[in-house]
Amino acid sequence: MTSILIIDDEPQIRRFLQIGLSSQGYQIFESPNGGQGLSIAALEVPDMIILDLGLPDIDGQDVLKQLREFYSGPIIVLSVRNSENEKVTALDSGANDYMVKPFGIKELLARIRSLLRLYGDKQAISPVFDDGNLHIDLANRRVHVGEDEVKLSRKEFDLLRMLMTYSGRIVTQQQLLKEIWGDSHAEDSHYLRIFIGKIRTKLGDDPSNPKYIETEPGVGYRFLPTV
Amino acid sequence: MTSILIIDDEPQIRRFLQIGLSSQGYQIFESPNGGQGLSIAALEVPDMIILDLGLPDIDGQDVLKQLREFYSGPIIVLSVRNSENEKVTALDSGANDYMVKPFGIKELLARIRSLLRLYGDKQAISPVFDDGNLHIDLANRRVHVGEDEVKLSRKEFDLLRMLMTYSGRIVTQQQLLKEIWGDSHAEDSHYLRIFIGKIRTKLGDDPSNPKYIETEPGVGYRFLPTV
DNA sequence: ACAGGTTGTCAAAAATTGATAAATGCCATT
DNA sequence: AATGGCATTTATCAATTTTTGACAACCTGT
Repeated sequence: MTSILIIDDEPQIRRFLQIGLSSQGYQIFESPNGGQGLSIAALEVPDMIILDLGLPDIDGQDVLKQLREFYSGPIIVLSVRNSENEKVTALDSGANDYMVKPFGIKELLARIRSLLRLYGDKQAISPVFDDGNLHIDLANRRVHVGEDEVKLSRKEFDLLRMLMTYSGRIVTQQQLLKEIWGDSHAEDSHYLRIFIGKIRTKLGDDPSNPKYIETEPGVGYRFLPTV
Repeated sequence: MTSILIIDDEPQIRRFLQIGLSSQGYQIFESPNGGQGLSIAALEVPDMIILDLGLPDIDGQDVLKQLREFYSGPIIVLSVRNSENEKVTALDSGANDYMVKPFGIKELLARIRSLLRLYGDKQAISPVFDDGNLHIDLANRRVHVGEDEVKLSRKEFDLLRMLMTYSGRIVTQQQLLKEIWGDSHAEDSHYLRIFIGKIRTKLGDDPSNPKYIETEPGVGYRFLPTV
């Protein structure tokens, strides 16, 4: 889920943004001042920050500069002042957009989408597993063993992906079955054995001495993280 | 040198921008209308485009959409109308910023710097594919195999373009169908096979041993980047 | 050692998906 | 109204995947 941090001292603005943004499915963090905002940004690493320049504790432009020392995501700056100098300073300090209050929520949402789109494919680093032998690229649906590409069918790949995303942890048979075959097949653990078997064969894995997929009898399976 | 294309019908605005921007060392291209603007964008591939929505020949929003079919750099939209709907439409059609006239040159320069910084090294994905045999020019809708021009129909070309813009990554059947045939045909994967087939024939590609378009069974298709 | 349950493997049947050809219908241009 | 190009529909065959069923191996507690 995409998360957005709002740093603004006015409770009514925070509330306005909270409602407008969370209704679009964004997860919201809030801070009424600069200090707390900086620590939330550092701790939670939101996907985007909306920063009001008029803050009670630290000057907004300073907050912006400090954010940019460690935060590389998009930042939208809000201000009541329609001052060209302030805009220039903010944009040159690393803000990606500057909006003058009051503004319409639709415009804000459109600018958020625009920035997320831009940053989105920039961080197109897809989750990849690689231990020197096995290479799995989840986003591109590619699996290699050594130099050779391994072709996995849709269900095989879905299964492997689910195990990989819970890497190191057990995924129960029911979870796997419900996710991949649907609720109606939640009991058909037979399917699992067959498909896990196919994947193991293709990856060159041995159930009794597993390198990648370990059976947890009576419970489920676990993808072993690289040691 | 960084180049910027200005598409605006008002001579005084063009002059205002010409002076303000070239004084900062940008190289300026100008067009007083949409049609010429599109061809300059295709020919010169500027580092940024500034587009006025009120154009005499083509509707500005249409120019924007057509630009986005082949141009991936930053686009700033100008308008005399401070309409929220227009802003939302423009931003969702791929504009990176929207400024209401009149505006200050300093603010514009700051926004230009901000966008160029953001796009930075990400330099526009080349709108041309060429591997020595196949040559695809997205901007001019031209495809050549060897010396011969290959004529693709509208849907064929749209399909190829979409695969090319996600080059190397998989594009799902649903994505392709929704984008090209519309939401109502999101299930008709049948269409896809036929059109992919046509394209493959025209490009001289073989599905079982693909040079250009690879099938990912059950999922979608992938345009193979030049190795 | 044995029963009962679970797990892994194999192979064939059934279902889905993909590629391609050909017929039909639509629409803009002339 | 005729034409030609394109999109859509229909049909068919091939390939792959998924499901099904049968069976051996294994663990666990008695």
